[in-house]
Amino acid sequence: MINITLPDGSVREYAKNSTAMDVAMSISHGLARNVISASFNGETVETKTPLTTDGNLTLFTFDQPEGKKAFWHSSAHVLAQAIQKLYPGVKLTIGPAIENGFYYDIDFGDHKVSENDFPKIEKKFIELARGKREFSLREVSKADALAKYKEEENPFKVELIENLTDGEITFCDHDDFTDLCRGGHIPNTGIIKAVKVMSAAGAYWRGDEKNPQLTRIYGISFPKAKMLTEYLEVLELAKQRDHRKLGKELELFTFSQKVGQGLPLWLPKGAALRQRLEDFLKKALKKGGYEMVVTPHIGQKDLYVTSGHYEKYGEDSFQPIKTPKMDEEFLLKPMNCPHHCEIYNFKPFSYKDLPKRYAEFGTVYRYEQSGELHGMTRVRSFTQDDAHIFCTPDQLKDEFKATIDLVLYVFNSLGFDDFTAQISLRDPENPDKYIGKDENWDKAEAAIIEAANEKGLDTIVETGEAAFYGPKLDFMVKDALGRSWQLGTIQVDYNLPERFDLTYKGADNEDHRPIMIHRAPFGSMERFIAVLLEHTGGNFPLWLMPEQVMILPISDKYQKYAKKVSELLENSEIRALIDSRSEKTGRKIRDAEISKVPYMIIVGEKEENEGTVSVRKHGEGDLGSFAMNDFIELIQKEIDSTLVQF
RNA sequence: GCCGAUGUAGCUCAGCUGGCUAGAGCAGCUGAUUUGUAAUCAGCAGGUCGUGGGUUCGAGUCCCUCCAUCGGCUCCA
Repeated sequence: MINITLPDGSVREYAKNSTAMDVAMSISHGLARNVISASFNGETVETKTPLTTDGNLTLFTFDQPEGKKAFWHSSAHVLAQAIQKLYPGVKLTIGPAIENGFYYDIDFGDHKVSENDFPKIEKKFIELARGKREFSLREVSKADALAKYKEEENPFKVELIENLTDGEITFCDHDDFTDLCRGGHIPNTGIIKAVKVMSAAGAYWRGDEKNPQLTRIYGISFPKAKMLTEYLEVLELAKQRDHRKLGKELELFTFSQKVGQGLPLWLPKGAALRQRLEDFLKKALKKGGYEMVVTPHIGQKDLYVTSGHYEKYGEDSFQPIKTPKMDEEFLLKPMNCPHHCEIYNFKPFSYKDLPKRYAEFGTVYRYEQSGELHGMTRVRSFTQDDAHIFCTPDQLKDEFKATIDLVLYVFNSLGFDDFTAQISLRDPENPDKYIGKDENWDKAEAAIIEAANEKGLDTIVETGEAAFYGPKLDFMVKDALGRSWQLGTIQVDYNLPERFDLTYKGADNEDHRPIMIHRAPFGSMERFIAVLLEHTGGNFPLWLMPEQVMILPISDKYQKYAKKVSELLENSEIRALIDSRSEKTGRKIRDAEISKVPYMIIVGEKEENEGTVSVRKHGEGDLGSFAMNDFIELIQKEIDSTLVQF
């Protein structure tokens, strides 16, 4: 007999070689019907893997991430089987579960896969799933595994197997299909009731663009057809929050083919909104001891040779600007740090002067690959809310922690509570991607990890995501479709101070090297506003809204009163417009609702006589009649409650 | 940059397998209407169908080039 401990702490006794499914069955039939995956002592097991020792067992249904993973991973097997039947001779590579569904990377040979193939694949998939075939894992020797795929002339699987250890290789069989696989499947294919092939895209073998390009088929599947319908509806709804759509509708920004791709044009309302965000941050910067600086949009090529940026990115940047003077070259600035280093170099500092905190809303230009451009989240010209802090080693930790506070303040103020703090470290496998001494990197990485821990930040660590001059603490936020974007970033840099020969005089009267912190709480104005748009669906906090109040006179007779109301609001710095069209009130309300104006004020005979306003809130409806002062107070209270002081 | 898709009026879209002067709704303009909590009515105007080539008696429709956009890959100082 073995003792199985369940997540609630209860211990039950089972016969040796009982399975997770047996355990589920003993608890309830309902559970047994829904269990699709399990983990035993922290390891993923199949529901029919015999358990031979005491241990902790957790059962998963589709409602849990682990269950979904098994479900989608298993679906990838069926997808591959379907594709292999429809397109004989294709070469399979890998097919993992992802956050929403799964994909399979396949070499289709000469066949070009397009959307036209999807219905056929889905039909075959469902037909195969209905066979209710069991998934079963079996161990194979490395020699046998290699033999199978050599016979199939599949170099990809051969490469995968060659990197595996003999004795640890398993195949998964279901129906007539076999695939190299580590395990973690649902009991049988019949559980998969609905599937949708979402898209096909090129993907490089092993993620390296030097390798052949495969076709990646993305799919998603569910245990109930209704769940698929609901998922697709949610996707449709998410598209309504797309910042590119909202940016156009709310007249915030646009692009022009004539100006050039990836070069955003801020429209008046967008520019004003952006200005408000800048002012908001400037207040916090002032309190945080920052000083604003201004630097040019170009710099001599040599500036970037010094910083190391030219060597790293020169080839892939906007190319140098020539002047009438031969051999004189300028670059559009791709970042502000070198300029700020030279500002630091303006005069000698002592340790008593530090830290120096130079801030600038600096517009930079980066030649992003054309396929990379994406609305406002990835552009070729953008404005960083940049600052560089030059400090002594003693000050580093406190300065770093203060910048974390600043980023959190910005995020809290704008309602980004669902973010990931990511510590981005260098990739030990590729040391030539980075500049600077190992000891400096070690110090910088340790400083970030320590500061993040002391701040109690819940972090994830990503190796290989560091900047070439230093490690980063990045604040990642997801867009409407779940894609992750880096907004805030804080970086520790020992390298640029060295390259620019920055010094300060210590108490010992010797020259010392300051440490530099690069930081941007928004990241860039463009990306921040884009992600904020997707989060709020265009219903920004009241203080940010382009128009806060729309005044709707019932008829022309009340234009004068509307004007008076508008002036009163203006005196209290509330942004209001009058809809003076000769339209019915219902129409004006409809248009104001569509343009997302937070408050509507309706004025007619009653209001004029009483000196009041009738207030309607966007998305909520009629709030009733207000005295003017009470309405102004209502607005101001709402603004104060969302604009926390730093 | 790579793979796939898309590109018709300011916006959202229709235009079947190539066949008269390319359609609709919204927005715009003009006029009427003076209106009480999500669309008042009528009229008018608006497009070298992304660009440049080609096939054809004939191209929005078929083919090629380029440009841009979308979904991915790669990249992201």
